[in-house]
Amino acid sequence: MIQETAANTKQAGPVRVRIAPSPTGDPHVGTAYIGLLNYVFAKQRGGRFVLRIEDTDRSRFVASSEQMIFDALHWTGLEWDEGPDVGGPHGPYRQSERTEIYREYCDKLLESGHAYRAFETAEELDAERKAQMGAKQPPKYNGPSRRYTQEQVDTALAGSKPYTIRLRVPQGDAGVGTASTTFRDELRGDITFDHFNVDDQVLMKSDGFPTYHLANVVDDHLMGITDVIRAEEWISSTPKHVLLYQAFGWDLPRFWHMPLLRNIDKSKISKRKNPVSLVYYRQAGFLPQALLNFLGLMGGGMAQPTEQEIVSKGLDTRLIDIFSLMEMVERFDFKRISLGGPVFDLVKLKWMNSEYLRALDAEAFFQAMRATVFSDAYLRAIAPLVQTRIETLGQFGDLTDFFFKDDVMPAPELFVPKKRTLEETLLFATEMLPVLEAADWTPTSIDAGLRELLTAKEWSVKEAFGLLRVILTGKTASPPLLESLVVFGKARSLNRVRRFLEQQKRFQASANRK
RNA sequence: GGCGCUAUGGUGUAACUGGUUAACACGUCGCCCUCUCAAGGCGAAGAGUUCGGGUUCGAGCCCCGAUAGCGCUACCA
Repeated sequence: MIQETAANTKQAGPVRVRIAPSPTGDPHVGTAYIGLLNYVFAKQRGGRFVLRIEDTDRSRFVASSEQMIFDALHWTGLEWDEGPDVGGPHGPYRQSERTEIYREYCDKLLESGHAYRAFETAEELDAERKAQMGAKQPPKYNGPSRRYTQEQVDTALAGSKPYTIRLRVPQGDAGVGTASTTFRDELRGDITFDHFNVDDQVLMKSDGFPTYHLANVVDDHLMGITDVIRAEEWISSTPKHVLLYQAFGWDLPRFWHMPLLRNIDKSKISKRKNPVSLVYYRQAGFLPQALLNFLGLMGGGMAQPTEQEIVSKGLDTRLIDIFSLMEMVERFDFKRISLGGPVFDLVKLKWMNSEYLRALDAEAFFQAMRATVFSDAYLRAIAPLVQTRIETLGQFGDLTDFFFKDDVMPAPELFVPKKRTLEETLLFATEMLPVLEAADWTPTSIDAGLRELLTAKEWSVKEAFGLLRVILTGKTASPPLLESLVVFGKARSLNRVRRFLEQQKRFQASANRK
């Protein structure tokens, strides 16, 4: 029986931890959550906190995303010691700049037989996967390439067939249950996966870029990461990572898998059901300290004072949940983290933010407003939209109120076009959402997407733009819609549309009940 | 479907190595304060700890088994 145990990790020197966001869109609140935990972990132990950009997926790459991640993370106050923008001794910290390194390590795996070239096409793999699922088998790679002789490989190579490189997961000779990998999760204890359920993961894609699994293991090792603190969704792929460490003959880091932030319905937090963009929280006027404080509450970790302490020290129970980043570094206990997925409760976050807002002195509060809702940049962007539309400066607010509101709640008589029903209109609004999501948030891009949709659905330009105008502004007349959307920001605009849809769904539900 | 993880009021968490009527915060409701609304003060409702067995004088904490939720199941991360 091949029992791959992964219990011994050699640890010397200060801890090193990292977060590794992907530049595939807006910076995510989950990144801030995991970032916070990593930061606190490092600070508690006098270690280093590293930021690494995992931009190995060319198809999902969004050019503007990386800078947004830097900005948003800097905004939170979670400063990193090493990263693409601040440098460090283990760079480069951008995976797209490390492709030769992965190539080199991948070759080693090829030589040692821990990996092999796979020449199957995406279509072939797809067909096989479907067949396996139909037969109620775990979908796994099982192509002929795994058993190719050197000769066959050479022939395929000579024919310059595109290929991927896959991890050769050792299968026990005696079948199911005879090969497995066990690793230790610091919060859960040992977790075992039978190799029957571990796929021959693609390590190197046919475009020459590594997958997360390879890049992450190679980088974590090369960057001296001692503790991998990441989200729970990675547990299932950890055996592959362990197998890689072992194939390279490297010591394992410790693994700490954190519970996943959840929507109200307990599913993994997602933009469809919750604002998840850090840009949104910033623009909507949440204070970073409040956000971090709230995130620090998720999953426990902060020891609550006992009843006796409350009484003896005369603590105000109302302030029990309020603590600073520094206090977290002092008191946060990773072993206390509770493993049930915490619901990201916007209501409590707002309460907490209000506590922080009230605690500001008058000047600081004023400055906070200036920095967000009334920043020069924001006003400067809005000004040209209204200059030709007002007679006195005093009318500014009449035209631009929606730029400064958290929510607008238009009535159906405003947003339903004359020749459409409420149902049709809501359906169209629903279909607008993915179109807006896909836009790169310039007037041209939004315009193109919208026009494509309205043409397909046989809506007039007037109807479609009118609808979106009312959803965004709450009014039938407004400054130019596309420019307004751009100025208001993608995160907030999308949130407004989503909230509109939710509101209407609720109205309909309650109307149906009557 | 398979594998894995998880399980305390609506939500986030407490409950020391098993020991009283399961605590705190958010939210909800009521009252007070008040020109309004917040804030603040006071109070209330809301869980018998997913369910079923077992061990024990005693189980939210230990054991077994179910169930449910979630995650993964990509040439995404």
